[in-house]
Amino acid sequence: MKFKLEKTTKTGARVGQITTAHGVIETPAFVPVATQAAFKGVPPEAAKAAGTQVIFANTFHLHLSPGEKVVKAAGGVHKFMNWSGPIMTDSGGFQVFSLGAAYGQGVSKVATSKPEADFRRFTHLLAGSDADENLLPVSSLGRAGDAEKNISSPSGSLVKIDDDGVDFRSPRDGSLHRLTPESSIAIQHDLGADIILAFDECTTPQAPHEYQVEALRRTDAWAKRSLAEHERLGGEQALYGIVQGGRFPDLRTASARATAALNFAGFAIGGSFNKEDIGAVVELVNAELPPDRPRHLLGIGEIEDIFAGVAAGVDTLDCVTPTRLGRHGTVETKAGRLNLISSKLASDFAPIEADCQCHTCQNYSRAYLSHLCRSREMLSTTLASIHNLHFYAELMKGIRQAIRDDRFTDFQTDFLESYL
RNA sequence: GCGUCGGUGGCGGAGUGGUCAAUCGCAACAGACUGUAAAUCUGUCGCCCUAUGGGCUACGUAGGUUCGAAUCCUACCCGACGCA
Repeated sequence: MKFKLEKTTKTGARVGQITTAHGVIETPAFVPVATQAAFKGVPPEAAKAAGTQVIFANTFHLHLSPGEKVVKAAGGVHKFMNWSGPIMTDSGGFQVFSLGAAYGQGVSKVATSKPEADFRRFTHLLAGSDADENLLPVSSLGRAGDAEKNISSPSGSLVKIDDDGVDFRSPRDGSLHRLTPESSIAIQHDLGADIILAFDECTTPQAPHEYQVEALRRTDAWAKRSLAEHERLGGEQALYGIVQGGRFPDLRTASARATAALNFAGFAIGGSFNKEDIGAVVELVNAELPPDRPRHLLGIGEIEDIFAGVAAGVDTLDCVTPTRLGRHGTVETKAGRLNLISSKLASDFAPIEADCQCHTCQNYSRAYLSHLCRSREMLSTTLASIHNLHFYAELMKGIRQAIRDDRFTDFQTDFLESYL
């Protein structure tokens, strides 16, 4: 992997190119998520036609099914899923949060209001807490929203963290699995993505300072072990280190410095944020990271947050938003989100956006899409997601051009004024 | 014509004397969704109000029994089925 930084604006936004064995990524780039080597509801060819440059798959999920050996035998994740462009894989670290966060009663990764520190909910995550009884059978799992169920559970966690790694229960069948920095890297080598991530611990927005310190100590140790295993295995893949630190500026800076000191090909910024200060946190972190290596912002993808990240010097961002929103009946437009399910659109025969060049807008009306959503036709998922993927790709294209033209801030202001 | 069963909120369909403005599902409406346990989840869903409470109108229609009825009785209207 090579990174060419073409330009950095005075305020910090950057434009450039990441060159991988599977093609060039024009940055800033949005990276749609295809967790199980599949966009939910969208063929890879359609995602590509919608302007997607690079995609994001998940180690934990592919390890569980079909298993990295199958993917390797298929010729790697690119061939397996028929995506010839660049691919990133997550390390599985996020599952520490997202599965463990069953206790979190639907807590979002991005806190939009001041979270009540309810540390009791996740004290069982601490190393040294009781072993197996912390891992519930899958039958007792709650979903985000099943708050009562989770609260009434003895512990409510699907994960157990210790200094060596993490025990998970598979959400598929309840079986027990373990990931360590070494196994995560080994799996990612078998999967064969162009850019892979160090194994980290992603904490929740509620995690207090003292717990973040503990988690950072592990993430730092795991970063070194991930790097060592990656170097031992060799190959062309690029390994990114991950900066954590939650919502605490001092810890963000400390994590950024510690990670920057290691020989990573690039960096990813993860963990939980307060929505209002995503930009500030990223700026703080990027001030510590070497400018000649790419920076990825993990899991951030609402429009205004993308702007905040890019403004603060991020080169790539991944998020499930375009596909999840599309799947749930919401499409992005320059005038804000549009809920397709509304029967108000029943006789609206215009496309989602008149000037949109995406496959959906070129061929289908709001009325038809609304009908598909209300009829729960699978096609609604596909068509809405395609539009959203295209919307994101176009947004990033506009951002890149604006940076080149020295009008990024104006572009951001104008875009958000119309969108929000 | 006789008989049987049945008529409940936009629809389907519970409930068969009080805790019923009425379970539940669908539809409708609103909201959520940020390294995907998510083709998902949450809320509202008779009308009105000085609204974690109060009032009004409601279970085919009209009467009746009862302290009290969607629930029991009578008549009528309508529907399905059976027998003629």
